[in-house]
Amino acid sequence: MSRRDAILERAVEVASEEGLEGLTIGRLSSELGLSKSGLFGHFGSKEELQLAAVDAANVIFFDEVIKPTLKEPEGAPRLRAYCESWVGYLERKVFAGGCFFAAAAAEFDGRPGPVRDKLRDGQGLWLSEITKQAKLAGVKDPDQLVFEVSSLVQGANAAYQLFEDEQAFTRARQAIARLLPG
Amino acid sequence: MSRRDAILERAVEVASEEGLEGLTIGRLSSELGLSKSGLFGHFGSKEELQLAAVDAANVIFFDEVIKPTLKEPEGAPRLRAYCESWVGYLERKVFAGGCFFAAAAAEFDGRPGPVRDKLRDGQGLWLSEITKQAKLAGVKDPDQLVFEVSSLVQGANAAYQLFEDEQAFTRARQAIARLLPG
DNA sequence: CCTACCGATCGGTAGG
DNA sequence: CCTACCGATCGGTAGG
Repeated sequence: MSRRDAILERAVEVASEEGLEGLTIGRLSSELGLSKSGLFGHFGSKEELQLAAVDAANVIFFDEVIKPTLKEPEGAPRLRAYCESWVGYLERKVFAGGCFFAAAAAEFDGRPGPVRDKLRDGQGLWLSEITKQAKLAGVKDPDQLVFEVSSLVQGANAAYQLFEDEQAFTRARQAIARLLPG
Repeated sequence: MSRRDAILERAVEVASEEGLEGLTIGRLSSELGLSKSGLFGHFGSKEELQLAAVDAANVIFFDEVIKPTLKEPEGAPRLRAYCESWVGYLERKVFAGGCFFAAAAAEFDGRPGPVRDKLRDGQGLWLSEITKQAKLAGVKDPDQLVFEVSSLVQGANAAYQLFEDEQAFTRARQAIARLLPG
Protein backbone atom coordinates (compact mmCIF):
# COMPACT_ATOMS: atom_id res chain seq x y z
CA MET A 1 0.00 0.00 0.00
CA SER A 2 1.40 3.34 -1.07
CA ARG A 3 1.63 6.26 1.29
CA ARG A 4 -1.10 7.94 -0.76
CA ASP A 5 -3.37 4.96 -0.14
CA ALA A 6 -2.66 5.12 3.59
CA ILE A 7 -3.61 8.79 3.60
CA LEU A 8 -6.83 8.06 1.72
CA GLU A 9 -7.76 5.21 4.06
CA ARG A 10 -7.69 7.63 6.98
CA ALA A 11 -9.30 10.42 4.91
CA VAL A 12 -12.35 8.29 4.09
CA GLU A 13 -12.79 7.37 7.74
CA VAL A 14 -12.57 11.00 8.89
CA ALA A 15 -14.94 12.15 6.15
CA SER A 16 -17.60 9.58 7.09
CA GLU A 17 -17.56 10.88 10.66
CA GLU A 18 -17.02 14.61 10.24
CA GLY A 19 -17.69 15.38 6.61
CA LEU A 20 -15.53 16.03 3.57
CA GLU A 21 -15.04 19.62 4.70
CA GLY A 22 -13.76 18.42 8.07
CA LEU A 23 -10.96 16.76 6.13
CA THR A 24 -8.45 19.52 6.86
CA ILE A 25 -4.93 19.11 5.62
CA GLY A 26 -3.43 20.14 8.95
CA ARG A 27 -5.48 17.70 10.95
CA LEU A 28 -4.97 14.78 8.60
CA SER A 29 -1.23 15.34 8.37
CA SER A 30 -0.75 15.54 12.13
CA GLU A 31 -2.84 12.39 12.65
CA LEU A 32 -0.68 10.54 10.15
CA GLY A 33 2.60 11.98 11.42
CA LEU A 34 3.76 13.85 8.34
CA SER A 35 4.04 17.51 7.50
CA LYS A 36 1.21 19.51 5.96
CA SER A 37 3.15 20.18 2.80
CA GLY A 38 4.16 16.51 2.62
CA LEU A 39 0.54 15.46 2.58
CA PHE A 40 -0.48 18.35 0.36
CA GLY A 41 2.03 17.27 -2.27
CA HIS A 42 0.15 14.04 -2.88
CA PHE A 43 -2.98 15.88 -3.99
CA GLY A 44 -2.24 19.47 -4.97
CA SER A 45 -5.37 21.01 -3.51
CA LYS A 46 -7.99 20.31 -0.90
CA GLU A 47 -10.56 19.66 -3.63
CA GLU A 48 -8.29 17.03 -5.21
CA LEU A 49 -7.98 15.37 -1.80
CA GLN A 50 -11.78 15.32 -1.48
CA LEU A 51 -12.17 13.88 -4.99
CA ALA A 52 -9.57 11.20 -4.21
CA ALA A 53 -11.42 10.35 -0.99
CA VAL A 54 -14.67 9.90 -2.94
CA ASP A 55 -12.88 7.62 -5.41
CA ALA A 56 -11.46 5.58 -2.53
CA ALA A 57 -14.91 5.29 -0.95
CA ASN A 58 -16.34 4.15 -4.31
CA VAL A 59 -13.76 1.35 -4.42
CA ILE A 60 -14.68 0.26 -0.89
CA PHE A 61 -18.38 0.29 -1.80
CA PHE A 62 -17.73 -1.86 -4.85
CA ASP A 63 -15.67 -4.36 -2.84
CA GLU A 64 -18.06 -4.51 0.10
CA VAL A 65 -21.46 -4.30 -1.57
CA ILE A 66 -21.32 -5.21 -5.24
CA LYS A 67 -18.46 -7.69 -5.65
CA PRO A 68 -19.84 -10.32 -3.23
CA THR A 69 -23.13 -10.43 -5.20
CA LEU A 70 -21.70 -10.95 -8.67
CA LYS A 71 -22.01 -14.74 -8.41
CA GLU A 72 -25.82 -14.39 -8.38
CA PRO A 73 -27.52 -14.62 -11.78
CA GLU A 74 -28.83 -11.35 -13.18
CA GLY A 75 -32.47 -10.43 -12.67
CA ALA A 76 -34.43 -11.25 -9.52
CA PRO A 77 -31.65 -13.10 -7.66
CA ARG A 78 -29.10 -10.34 -8.29
CA LEU A 79 -31.65 -7.67 -7.36
CA ARG A 80 -32.34 -9.46 -4.11
CA ALA A 81 -28.61 -9.84 -3.42
CA TYR A 82 -27.97 -6.14 -4.08
CA CYS A 83 -30.62 -5.14 -1.54
CA GLU A 84 -29.40 -7.53 1.12
CA SER A 85 -25.78 -6.55 0.54
CA TRP A 86 -26.63 -2.83 0.70
CA VAL A 87 -28.39 -3.14 4.07
CA GLY A 88 -25.63 -5.48 5.28
CA TYR A 89 -23.01 -2.85 4.46
CA LEU A 90 -24.71 -0.46 6.88
CA GLU A 91 -25.18 -3.12 9.51
CA ARG A 92 -21.51 -4.14 9.36
CA LYS A 93 -20.50 -0.47 9.84
CA VAL A 94 -18.06 -0.43 6.97
CA PHE A 95 -17.47 3.28 7.61
CA ALA A 96 -17.10 4.50 11.19
CA GLY A 97 -19.54 7.39 10.70
CA GLY A 98 -22.20 5.49 8.75
CA CYS A 99 -22.76 5.62 5.01
CA PHE A 100 -19.99 7.78 3.51
CA PHE A 101 -22.15 8.63 0.50
CA ALA A 102 -25.24 9.72 2.43
CA ALA A 103 -23.11 12.05 4.55
CA ALA A 104 -21.16 13.41 1.59
CA ALA A 105 -24.26 13.93 -0.57
CA ALA A 106 -26.06 15.82 2.19
CA GLU A 107 -22.98 17.99 2.65
CA PHE A 108 -22.32 18.74 -1.02
CA ASP A 109 -25.76 18.71 -2.63
CA GLY A 110 -25.91 22.49 -2.27
CA ARG A 111 -22.35 23.14 -3.47
CA PRO A 112 -21.94 22.93 -7.24
CA GLY A 113 -18.58 21.66 -8.43
CA PRO A 114 -16.57 18.57 -9.20
CA VAL A 115 -17.06 16.93 -5.79
CA ARG A 116 -20.82 17.13 -6.05
CA ASP A 117 -20.61 15.90 -9.65
CA LYS A 118 -18.53 12.87 -8.71
CA LEU A 119 -20.89 11.96 -5.88
CA ARG A 120 -23.93 12.32 -8.13
CA ASP A 121 -22.36 10.29 -10.94
CA GLY A 122 -21.25 7.48 -8.61
CA GLN A 123 -24.62 7.17 -6.93
CA GLY A 124 -26.39 7.50 -10.27
CA LEU A 125 -24.38 4.59 -11.65
CA TRP A 126 -25.27 2.39 -8.69
CA LEU A 127 -28.99 3.27 -8.85
CA SER A 128 -29.08 2.60 -12.59
CA GLU A 129 -27.42 -0.78 -12.05
CA ILE A 130 -30.12 -1.74 -9.54
CA THR A 131 -32.77 -0.46 -11.94
CA LYS A 132 -31.34 -2.66 -14.68
CA GLN A 133 -31.68 -5.75 -12.48
CA ALA A 134 -35.24 -4.75 -11.53
CA LYS A 135 -36.13 -4.54 -15.22
CA LEU A 136 -34.58 -7.95 -15.89
CA ALA A 137 -36.60 -9.29 -12.95
CA GLY A 138 -39.79 -8.10 -14.61
CA VAL A 139 -40.65 -5.41 -12.07
CA LYS A 140 -43.51 -3.24 -13.37
CA ASP A 141 -42.12 0.16 -12.36
CA PRO A 142 -38.39 -0.32 -11.80
CA ASP A 143 -37.65 3.38 -11.16
CA GLN A 144 -40.30 3.47 -8.46
CA LEU A 145 -38.95 0.31 -6.85
CA VAL A 146 -35.41 1.67 -6.83
CA PHE A 147 -36.59 4.98 -5.36
CA GLU A 148 -38.31 3.10 -2.55
CA VAL A 149 -35.44 0.70 -1.82
CA SER A 150 -32.92 3.52 -1.88
CA SER A 151 -35.09 5.59 0.49
CA LEU A 152 -35.41 2.68 2.92
CA VAL A 153 -31.67 2.07 2.97
CA GLN A 154 -30.96 5.77 3.51
CA GLY A 155 -33.68 5.88 6.13
CA ALA A 156 -32.10 2.99 8.03
CA ASN A 157 -28.74 4.74 7.94
CA ALA A 158 -30.21 8.01 9.20
CA ALA A 159 -32.22 6.32 11.96
CA TYR A 160 -29.21 4.38 13.14
CA GLN A 161 -26.88 7.38 13.08
CA LEU A 162 -29.23 9.77 14.89
CA PHE A 163 -31.14 7.43 17.21
CA GLU A 164 -28.73 4.49 17.51
CA ASP A 165 -31.74 2.41 16.47
CA GLU A 166 -30.34 -1.03 15.55
CA GLN A 167 -33.87 -2.16 14.63
CA ALA A 168 -33.77 0.17 11.64
CA PHE A 169 -31.87 -2.41 9.58
CA THR A 170 -34.52 -5.04 10.24
CA ARG A 171 -37.27 -2.55 9.40
CA ALA A 172 -35.60 -1.71 6.09
CA ARG A 173 -35.25 -5.41 5.23
CA GLN A 174 -38.90 -6.05 6.09
CA ALA A 175 -40.13 -3.19 3.89
CA ILE A 176 -37.84 -4.16 1.01
CA ALA A 177 -39.01 -7.80 1.14
CA ARG A 178 -42.56 -6.55 0.51
CA LEU A 179 -41.38 -4.69 -2.60
CA LEU A 180 -39.29 -7.38 -4.27
CA PRO A 181 -40.77 -9.85 -6.75
CA GLY A 182 -41.19 -13.49 -5.79
CA MET B 1 -39.47 41.24 14.33
CA SER B 2 -36.48 41.67 16.59
CA ARG B 3 -32.98 41.97 15.25
CA ARG B 4 -32.29 38.57 16.78
CA ASP B 5 -35.15 37.09 14.75
CA ALA B 6 -33.81 38.71 11.58
CA ILE B 7 -30.41 37.14 12.23
CA LEU B 8 -31.99 33.73 12.80
CA GLU B 9 -34.09 33.97 9.64
CA ARG B 10 -30.92 34.34 7.61
CA ALA B 11 -29.05 31.78 9.74
CA VAL B 12 -31.62 29.08 9.05
CA GLU B 13 -31.45 29.76 5.32
CA VAL B 14 -27.65 29.60 5.27
CA ALA B 15 -27.61 26.43 7.38
CA SER B 16 -30.03 24.61 5.06
CA GLU B 17 -27.73 25.34 2.11
CA GLU B 18 -24.26 25.06 3.62
CA GLY B 19 -24.68 23.36 6.96
CA LEU B 20 -24.75 24.52 10.56
CA GLU B 21 -20.96 24.62 10.59
CA GLY B 22 -20.97 26.92 7.56
CA LEU B 23 -22.84 29.38 9.76
CA THR B 24 -19.74 31.44 10.54
CA ILE B 25 -20.14 34.54 12.62
CA GLY B 26 -18.03 36.63 10.26
CA ARG B 27 -19.96 35.63 7.19
CA LEU B 28 -23.38 36.05 8.74
CA SER B 29 -22.55 39.45 10.21
CA SER B 30 -21.19 40.84 6.94
CA GLU B 31 -24.24 39.56 5.03
CA LEU B 32 -26.51 41.30 7.51
CA GLY B 33 -24.44 44.47 7.70
CA LEU B 34 -23.47 44.44 11.33
CA SER B 35 -20.21 43.84 13.14
CA LYS B 36 -19.05 40.40 14.21
CA SER B 37 -19.17 41.31 17.88
CA GLY B 38 -22.59 42.90 17.41
CA LEU B 39 -23.96 39.62 16.08
CA PHE B 40 -21.98 37.57 18.58
CA GLY B 41 -23.54 39.46 21.48
CA HIS B 42 -26.98 38.11 20.63
CA PHE B 43 -25.87 34.53 21.22
CA GLY B 44 -22.66 34.33 23.24
CA SER B 45 -21.09 31.45 21.36
CA LYS B 46 -21.26 29.74 18.00
CA GLU B 47 -22.94 26.74 19.59
CA GLU B 48 -25.68 28.95 21.05
CA LEU B 49 -26.21 30.42 17.58
CA GLN B 50 -26.54 26.91 16.15
CA LEU B 51 -28.99 25.91 18.88
CA ALA B 52 -31.04 29.06 18.26
CA ALA B 53 -31.08 28.28 14.53
CA VAL B 54 -32.42 24.78 15.25
CA ASP B 55 -35.13 26.27 17.47
CA ALA B 56 -36.05 28.72 14.72
CA ALA B 57 -36.22 25.88 12.17
CA ASN B 58 -38.44 23.89 14.53
CA VAL B 59 -40.88 26.82 14.69
CA ILE B 60 -40.96 27.06 10.89
CA PHE B 61 -41.57 23.30 10.63
CA PHE B 62 -44.46 23.53 13.06
CA ASP B 63 -46.02 26.46 11.20
CA GLU B 64 -45.53 24.98 7.74
CA VAL B 65 -46.18 21.28 8.32
CA ILE B 66 -48.12 20.65 11.50
CA LYS B 67 -50.30 23.70 12.10
CA PRO B 68 -52.23 23.50 8.79
CA THR B 69 -53.25 19.90 9.57
CA LEU B 70 -54.62 20.45 13.07
CA LYS B 71 -58.16 20.90 11.77
CA GLU B 72 -58.20 17.25 10.68
CA PRO B 73 -59.61 14.80 13.24
CA GLU B 74 -57.07 12.59 14.99
CA GLY B 75 -56.41 9.10 13.66
CA ALA B 76 -56.46 8.19 9.97
CA PRO B 77 -57.37 11.65 8.62
CA ARG B 78 -54.70 13.41 10.69
CA LEU B 79 -52.13 10.74 9.74
CA ARG B 80 -52.92 11.24 6.08
CA ALA B 81 -52.72 15.03 6.48
CA TYR B 82 -49.32 14.78 8.22
CA CYS B 83 -47.89 12.74 5.35
CA GLU B 84 -49.24 15.02 2.65
CA SER B 85 -48.10 18.12 4.51
CA TRP B 86 -44.63 16.67 5.06
CA VAL B 87 -44.10 15.94 1.36
CA GLY B 88 -45.66 19.29 0.47
CA TYR B 89 -43.16 21.09 2.68
CA LEU B 90 -40.34 19.66 0.56
CA GLU B 91 -42.12 20.38 -2.69
CA ARG B 92 -42.77 24.01 -1.70
CA LYS B 93 -39.06 24.44 -0.92
CA VAL B 94 -39.62 25.98 2.48
CA PHE B 95 -35.84 26.03 3.01
CA ALA B 96 -33.57 27.08 0.14
CA GLY B 97 -31.24 24.12 0.60
CA GLY B 98 -33.88 21.44 1.13
CA CYS B 99 -34.92 19.93 4.43
CA PHE B 100 -33.05 21.76 7.20
CA PHE B 101 -33.35 18.78 9.53
CA ALA B 102 -32.06 16.16 7.11
CA ALA B 103 -29.00 18.30 6.40
CA ALA B 104 -28.39 19.14 10.05
CA ALA B 105 -28.85 15.56 11.24
CA ALA B 106 -26.41 14.21 8.65
CA GLU B 107 -23.91 16.86 9.69
CA PHE B 108 -24.22 16.40 13.47
CA ASP B 109 -25.09 12.73 13.90
CA GLY B 110 -21.41 12.00 14.49
CA ARG B 111 -20.78 14.94 16.83
CA PRO B 112 -22.06 14.40 20.37
CA GLY B 113 -23.28 17.52 22.12
CA PRO B 114 -26.25 19.80 22.66
CA VAL B 115 -26.83 20.51 18.95
CA ARG B 116 -27.11 16.84 18.13
CA ASP B 117 -29.33 16.33 21.18
CA LYS B 118 -31.71 19.11 20.17
CA LEU B 119 -31.95 17.75 16.62
CA ARG B 120 -32.60 14.23 17.87
CA ASP B 121 -35.21 15.36 20.40
CA GLY B 122 -37.07 17.53 17.88
CA GLN B 123 -37.21 14.81 15.25
CA GLY B 124 -38.08 12.21 17.89
CA LEU B 125 -41.05 14.30 19.00
CA TRP B 126 -42.34 14.62 15.44
CA LEU B 127 -41.91 10.91 14.72
CA SER B 128 -43.68 9.95 17.95
CA GLU B 129 -46.57 12.29 17.09
CA ILE B 130 -47.00 10.55 13.73
CA THR B 131 -46.77 7.18 15.48
CA LYS B 132 -49.53 8.24 17.85
CA GLN B 133 -51.84 9.04 14.94
CA ALA B 134 -50.97 5.74 13.26
CA LYS B 135 -51.96 3.90 16.43
CA LEU B 136 -55.24 5.81 16.64
CA ALA B 137 -55.83 4.91 12.99
CA GLY B 138 -55.51 1.23 13.87
CA VAL B 139 -52.31 0.57 11.95
CA LYS B 140 -50.93 -2.87 12.84
CA ASP B 141 -47.26 -1.93 13.21
CA PRO B 142 -47.17 1.86 13.70
CA ASP B 143 -43.40 2.04 14.28
CA GLN B 144 -42.77 0.20 11.04
CA LEU B 145 -45.15 2.49 9.14
CA VAL B 146 -43.49 5.60 10.53
CA PHE B 147 -40.04 4.25 9.68
CA GLU B 148 -41.16 3.69 6.10
CA VAL B 149 -42.93 7.03 5.68
CA SER B 150 -40.01 8.90 7.19
CA SER B 151 -37.57 7.07 4.90
CA LEU B 152 -39.63 7.92 1.82
CA VAL B 153 -39.82 11.60 2.74
CA GLN B 154 -36.08 11.73 3.40
CA GLY B 155 -35.47 9.80 0.19
CA ALA B 156 -37.48 12.32 -1.82
CA ASN B 157 -35.51 15.17 -0.28
CA ALA B 158 -32.18 13.50 -1.03
CA ALA B 159 -33.16 12.60 -4.61
CA TYR B 160 -34.35 16.13 -5.30
CA GLN B 161 -31.28 17.76 -3.77
CA LEU B 162 -28.71 15.58 -5.53
CA PHE B 163 -30.43 14.78 -8.83
CA GLU B 164 -32.90 17.68 -9.15
CA ASP B 165 -35.48 14.93 -9.62
CA GLU B 166 -38.86 16.66 -9.23
CA GLN B 167 -40.56 13.27 -9.73
CA ALA B 168 -39.25 12.18 -6.35
CA PHE B 169 -42.11 13.92 -4.55
CA THR B 170 -44.69 12.06 -6.63
CA ARG B 171 -42.85 8.80 -6.03
CA ALA B 172 -42.87 9.36 -2.28
CA ARG B 173 -46.61 10.14 -2.33
CA GLN B 174 -47.32 7.00 -4.38
CA ALA B 175 -45.39 4.77 -1.99
CA ILE B 176 -46.94 6.37 1.10
CA ALA B 177 -50.46 5.97 -0.31
CA ARG B 178 -49.83 2.21 -0.46
CA LEU B 179 -48.88 2.18 3.23
CA LEU B 180 -51.72 4.22 4.70
CA PRO B 181 -54.96 2.60 5.90
CA GLY B 182 -58.12 3.12 3.90
C1' DC C 1 9.41 14.42 1.90
C1' DC C 2 10.95 18.86 5.13
C1' DT C 3 10.96 23.92 7.43
C1' DA C 4 9.36 28.25 7.22
C1' DC C 5 6.38 31.18 5.78
C1' DC C 6 2.01 33.83 3.42
C1' DG C 7 -2.72 36.24 3.80
C1' DA C 8 -7.31 35.14 5.19
C1' DT C 9 -10.52 33.73 8.34
C1' DC C 10 -12.00 31.39 12.41
C1' DG C 11 -14.33 31.93 17.35
C1' DG C 12 -13.96 34.91 20.88
C1' DT C 13 -12.56 39.10 24.12
C1' DA C 14 -11.59 43.94 25.89
C1' DG C 15 -13.21 48.17 26.35
C1' DG C 16 -16.28 51.59 25.27
C1' DC D 1 -24.31 48.06 19.05
C1' DC D 2 -18.97 49.59 17.66
C1' DT D 3 -13.49 49.29 16.83
C1' DA D 4 -9.58 46.92 17.69
C1' DC D 5 -7.52 43.19 18.88
C1' DC D 6 -6.14 37.97 20.42
C1' DG D 7 -4.20 33.13 19.30
C1' DA D 8 -5.28 29.33 16.38
C1' DT D 9 -6.03 27.34 12.17
C1' DC D 10 -7.18 27.39 7.41
C1' DG D 11 -5.45 26.34 2.30
C1' DG D 12 -1.53 27.06 -0.07
C1' DT D 13 3.55 28.47 -1.59
C1' DA D 14 8.78 28.99 -1.69
C1' DG D 15 12.74 26.78 -1.52
C1' DG D 16 15.39 23.02 -0.55
